[in-house]
Amino acid sequence: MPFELILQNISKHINLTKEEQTFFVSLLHVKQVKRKHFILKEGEISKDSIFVTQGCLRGYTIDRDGSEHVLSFAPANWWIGDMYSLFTQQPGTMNIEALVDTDVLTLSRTDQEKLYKEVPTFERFFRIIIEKSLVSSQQRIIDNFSLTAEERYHKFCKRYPELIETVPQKQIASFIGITPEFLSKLRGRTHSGK
Amino acid sequence: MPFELILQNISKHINLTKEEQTFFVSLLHVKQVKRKHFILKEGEISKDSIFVTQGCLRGYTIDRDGSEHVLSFAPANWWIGDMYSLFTQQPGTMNIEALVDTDVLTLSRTDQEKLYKEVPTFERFFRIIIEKSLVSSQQRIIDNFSLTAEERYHKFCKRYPELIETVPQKQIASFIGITPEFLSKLRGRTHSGK
DNA sequence: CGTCTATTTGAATGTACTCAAAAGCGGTGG
DNA sequence: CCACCGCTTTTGAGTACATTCAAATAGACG
Repeated sequence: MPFELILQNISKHINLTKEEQTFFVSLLHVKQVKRKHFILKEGEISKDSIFVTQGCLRGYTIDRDGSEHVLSFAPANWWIGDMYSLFTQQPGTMNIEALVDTDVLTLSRTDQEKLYKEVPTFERFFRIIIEKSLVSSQQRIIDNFSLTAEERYHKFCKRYPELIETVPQKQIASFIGITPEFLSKLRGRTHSGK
Repeated sequence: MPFELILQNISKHINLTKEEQTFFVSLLHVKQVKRKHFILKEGEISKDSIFVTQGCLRGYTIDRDGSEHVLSFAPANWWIGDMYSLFTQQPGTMNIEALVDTDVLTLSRTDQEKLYKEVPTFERFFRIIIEKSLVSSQQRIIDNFSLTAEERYHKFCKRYPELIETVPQKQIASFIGITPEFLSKLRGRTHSGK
């Protein structure tokens, strides 16, 4: 079942009856995204909340100099989306791209509204998901202010060990807010002692 | 009426009947916080969501070097809280202090849960509030990566003009992630041309 | 197997920090 | 109401962390 993972993800926070589960699942769409293909590009209006069942996505923006800044990675069992665009229904700035061949479930904004009406407890579920997202987003701001590049890298390694294998160094550098060259130098230093 | 502002704040996102309004208001507590006094200190477990009706609060954390990092300002008509502690009911890292004599309304976690049960549409309200918070938090991460200190300062001035008068420069520096000395130098440069 | 992209390495540079000291400002008490 | 004290802001010199640019090497995908 491709829906086992997402139902499990949800059941951590709210309880659903069989009927509610069925209804929810009926709103989902299965999609496959090939490596290096995009599920959302900047300038588009985001229509879907995205849940990854297999593989890994990255969400990033491009600044005026053309540099990419990774806002989030989404391995299996994670949600991802352009919150701004999804919420305002204005063109967004996020690009969401597959790092490897990836399977996702999508829930359209309109279906999500339907879901809120039919099963109000989903309002709670997404509130909780977003609360967690906000907490880690705020922690990231604090970390960027108070930790050195090296410390941020170590923290990243500890927190997302599964990503170290999958994600190119370049993108980890971008996520923690440094250049790939500098990350390479950091690693050179640290690993020599090990 | 001290509750006019908060009801107006809420009515931007959800519609309440008179009865629901009355019930909601009955859960609120009025508090006054004198300048330089704290409404929350690090290590405490946060019990309340806080809404500012008058004055201004700042939320900040202290890192291992003893430096303060301002996570948010809350002028009138804003919500503030230690999201992590409020959500997990673990001791938090945030300090919330009044920059000037400030009036707030507090809503305890347990009353908030009550509210969700009695008036489920509040689940929606707080979801929306938190969504917006998340969007601006993510934008701040991107800005810290892609803008120079000077650009961040100008953006701050544009976005929060009302705070420029109230908030000491030192704290604005902290909010945008630079030292007060450096902000002073920036201002020296820019203003000379004006 | 070849090409394209990611990573490594090095030298020069820059943005922002640290430390120190002086000047300005505001609140509090006499 | 003024004077003083403490905190904020300014200014300067020296420093550091991280960047930029360039080139060489390694690695991965088609």
